[in-house]
Amino acid sequence: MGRSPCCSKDEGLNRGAWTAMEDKVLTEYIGNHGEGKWRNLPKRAGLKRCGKSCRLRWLNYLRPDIKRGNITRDEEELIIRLHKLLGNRWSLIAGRLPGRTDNEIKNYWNTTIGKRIQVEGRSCSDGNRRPTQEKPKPTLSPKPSTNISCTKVVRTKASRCTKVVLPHESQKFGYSTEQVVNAAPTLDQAVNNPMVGIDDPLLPMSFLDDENNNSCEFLVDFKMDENFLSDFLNVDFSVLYNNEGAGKAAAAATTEDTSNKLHGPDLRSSKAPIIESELDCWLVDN
DNA sequence: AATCACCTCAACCGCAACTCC
DNA sequence: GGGAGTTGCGGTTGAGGTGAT
Repeated sequence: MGRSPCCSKDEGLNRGAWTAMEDKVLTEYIGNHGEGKWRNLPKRAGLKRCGKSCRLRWLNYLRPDIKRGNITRDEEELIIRLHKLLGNRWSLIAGRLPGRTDNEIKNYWNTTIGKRIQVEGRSCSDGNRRPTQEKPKPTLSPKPSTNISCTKVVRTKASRCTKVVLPHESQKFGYSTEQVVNAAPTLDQAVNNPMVGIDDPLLPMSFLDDENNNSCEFLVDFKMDENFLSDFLNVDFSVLYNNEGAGKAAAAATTEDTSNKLHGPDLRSSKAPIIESELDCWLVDN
């Protein structure tokens, strides 16, 4: 079993940094023939590289729509938001940042944001201790209100509703799975009307986030499309990852404030919204 | 000026997902 | 349906750059 490696190491292939000539050859070849067929591309283009290497070079460096220069503050904020939502799904994150590559974002995260999180995490856990000294990056400005380290990730591989888990409460009330499923609002409803289901004993949108045990026992796999992601990204997540913030948000939220999508009326209660949950434990990864 | 330590980021590697037959 | 081949993704590495001493 097992397939042959993409490119064996003993074929006299070039490795390491690309030369300007190689870049030119690759760019011209793709210009004439288009992307794809990476495995055969090096032979056809006359490059002593493996297909993988060509693909990577093209995608991360040679592509004409690559955006050069520092990550802007806006981009950084978007990265942080998306990372909260998606975790280390760099390609998905990159997909929301035109001109940026997954590799670039991953590097940026690992070298810049990740470190800052570590520093902030340390300073959070030990309030009196000063964070270790770190050279601030010019383009960066930490947002102290955002607790980046508390990542709750939604796995977007779930593309359709495939699985429902009954909350214990529903079972206690004697509801069947079918009843709960039928009572559950669509995600669209959830996004546009946080009040849906709030007063229903079935608690279809109540992802129980018990302060003590973090239980979230109801779950629906859902479609994560562009519209949903857009809505998601317009939400200020910081309050959802910060109990204090959540409390304040809850206090501020009124029933008529439906414009605050997903900010339920009481984020600390058992009626926490969909995203404040450990969805990833449940979403089917198939 | 020389050396060291640290940082950045392009490139590599291994694996999983996907596609084709 | 299953196996083989291909593509894409995420983690890791290391060369080169830069600042500190």
